[in-house]
Amino acid sequence: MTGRRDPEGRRRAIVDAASALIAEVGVDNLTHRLVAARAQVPLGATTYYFATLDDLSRAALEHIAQTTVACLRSWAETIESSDDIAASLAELTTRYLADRPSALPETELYLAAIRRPELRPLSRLWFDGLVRLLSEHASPEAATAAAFLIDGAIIHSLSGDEPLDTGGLTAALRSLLSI
Amino acid sequence: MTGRRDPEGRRRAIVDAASALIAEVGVDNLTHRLVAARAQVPLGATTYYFATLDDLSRAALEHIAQTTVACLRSWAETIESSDDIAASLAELTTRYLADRPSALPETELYLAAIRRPELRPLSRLWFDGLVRLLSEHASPEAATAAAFLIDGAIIHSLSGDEPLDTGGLTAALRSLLSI
Amino acid sequence: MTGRRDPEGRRRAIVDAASALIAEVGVDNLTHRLVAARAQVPLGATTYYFATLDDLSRAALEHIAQTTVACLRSWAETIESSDDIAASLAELTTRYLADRPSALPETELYLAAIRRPELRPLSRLWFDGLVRLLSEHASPEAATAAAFLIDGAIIHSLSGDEPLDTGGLTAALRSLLSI
Amino acid sequence: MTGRRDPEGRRRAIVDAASALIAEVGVDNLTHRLVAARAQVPLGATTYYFATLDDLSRAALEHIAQTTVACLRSWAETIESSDDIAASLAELTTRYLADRPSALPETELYLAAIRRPELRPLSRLWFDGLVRLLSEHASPEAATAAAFLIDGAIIHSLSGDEPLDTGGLTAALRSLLSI
DNA sequence: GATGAATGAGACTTCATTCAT
DNA sequence: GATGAATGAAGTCTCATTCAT
Repeated sequence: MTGRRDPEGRRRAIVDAASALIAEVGVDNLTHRLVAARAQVPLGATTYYFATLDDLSRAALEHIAQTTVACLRSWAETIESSDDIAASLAELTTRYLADRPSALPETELYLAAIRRPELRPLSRLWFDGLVRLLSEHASPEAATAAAFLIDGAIIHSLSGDEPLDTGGLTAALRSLLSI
Repeated sequence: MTGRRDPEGRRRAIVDAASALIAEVGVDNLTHRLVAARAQVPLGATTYYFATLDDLSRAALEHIAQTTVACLRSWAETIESSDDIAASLAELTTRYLADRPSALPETELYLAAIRRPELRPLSRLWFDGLVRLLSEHASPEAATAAAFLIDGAIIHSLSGDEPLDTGGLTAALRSLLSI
Repeated sequence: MTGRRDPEGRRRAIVDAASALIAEVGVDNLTHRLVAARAQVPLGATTYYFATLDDLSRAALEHIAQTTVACLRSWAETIESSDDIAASLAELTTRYLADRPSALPETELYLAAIRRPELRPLSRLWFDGLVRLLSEHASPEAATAAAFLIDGAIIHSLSGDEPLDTGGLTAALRSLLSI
Repeated sequence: MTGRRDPEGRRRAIVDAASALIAEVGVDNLTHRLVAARAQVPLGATTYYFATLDDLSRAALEHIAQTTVACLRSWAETIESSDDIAASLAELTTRYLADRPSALPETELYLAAIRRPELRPLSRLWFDGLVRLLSEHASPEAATAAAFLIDGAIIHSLSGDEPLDTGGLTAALRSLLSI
């Protein structure tokens, strides 16, 4: 796809492919071959741009974290212009979960961080950002608790089949944020 | 020379080893070799008792789920005899997290269920049990929300370095349970 | 099937199962497990009655050879009472091929004998018997040639999809037998 | 250290080794290890060039089939310039059998085709070619019958110990070809 | 006598990584 | 700079065979 002479483009194509694959097969099942095939680059390219599979997966997880940060910015905007924060958050969470393929990578990052401490700063971007965002409208304890609640709901929804109960989530958030 | 004739014991040893390893290396990095070494049985024994690595990991995850159910029972007892449910729950959660090696497997089960739907019934045992337990002292919506909160806190605590803020958690739970 | 206390019956069940399996999977793909499952006997029984897989396959091939000899006797009767030997032979050959599962084992024996010289006496039973049978109605050379022809036709028919041309075979046999 | 950079040569070496081994141990007993050792390439090379053992054996059988076709061409030439076709054929058959290692693979192909239908087109190359060749000097029925005779003789000679009776074969072919 | 348990060898295959080109 | 070739380690699994019971 990206012609032979476009190092930056190739790098990006590889990282994109790896990110998508992490959602599909899990970070532990990523392989050079899988990435090369998905990115439509020769096998050698994956090791040329990333010395190690570990490097490659880290780059992909960084990419995922950046997406997450972008997502947070969009949440911030929505909340800023909302007069019912709890309802807005519940709605944003529900919408976030509607697109499984885009919600999964972030969860993979969480899990990867459990066993790879070097990834923690990355995995904290989402949580800390969320807490900071909420802190502008509630006490620190309330913000942290609300973030726990949202993340718990997200992970459950991903590993279960039932959709989220937006109403219930709204009520819970409203209760928490007023601590 | 021939390992003790004790099929049931061997099976159990293998499952125990696999469960512990799942916590350490993750369910996707479980290998026959790893299990055999940990359980101190010959490599062939792992495939003799479990036709497939998949079978083995499933058995280990079932074992983990059972442990979880036992844990729930103990939580139920504590709560029954408590006059401050929120504080008790926060305390139980904190204590649960104090022993990482025992807390991790359950999280692995959650994550595994995200990509292996056949594991969902197993992974729901904890969450559904927790909700049922809480439902005896709060509305269904409140119980679900509290369970989300607790699970979010657990996963965060496992993937981060900071200890849980038991006081904050207590306040949040108290707020939620009264919805 | 054969109760616990019937050694002869078990032996026979094992040999029967092995013979059938040889036709299905080939002599080189026979395994104890396959035989045990087919014969519905415990795994240990297969090694109890036959010290070695080699022994087992030999016993099965002997069984096949005996079946072959029985078949020859039936051919002899038919030919004895026939006034058109060539036509009878062609007809017998065609009928023989109609039941693939029963025709295949003999071919397996042939092939096995190519690389296991100790099986040759067994594999010759058919050919030599056929030649002897034909020798009563033709010169030795003619009998041998006719046997070659019949065997060539059989193997071809088994490895191809087309049915045998009985008329053509009759004509060829008539021509050969009159040498 | 790294084996010569000669992909085409390596591929050929692997296929050659596999073909020879098929004659020696049978197509069902072909293993990567055996091939690698014979071809003097590392084990990994066999799977690098052929994704699957099945692919490898198929390639080897194709190679064998090509050899067969080449052999047929040489037979055609000999027969073209002969004034006694039956004698020439018998002579060619006898000479063909003189070199067991070169005659065996073709027989393996026949047998393999019995249980692997996808190989039939390959296994028919010899028989159909032989029939076509003979058809130029005899009726179709005669050609087919003669091909049966020759194949029957070949297989017998390979699985037995006695040499072929060239004289008898000549007489039989002469008789058949004049149908 | 009979059998389930047990195991080590070895089969196929995947793959990260290295390197000649 | 870029890549196909190459390989050895390791993974999953099968199985003949042995043996305690």
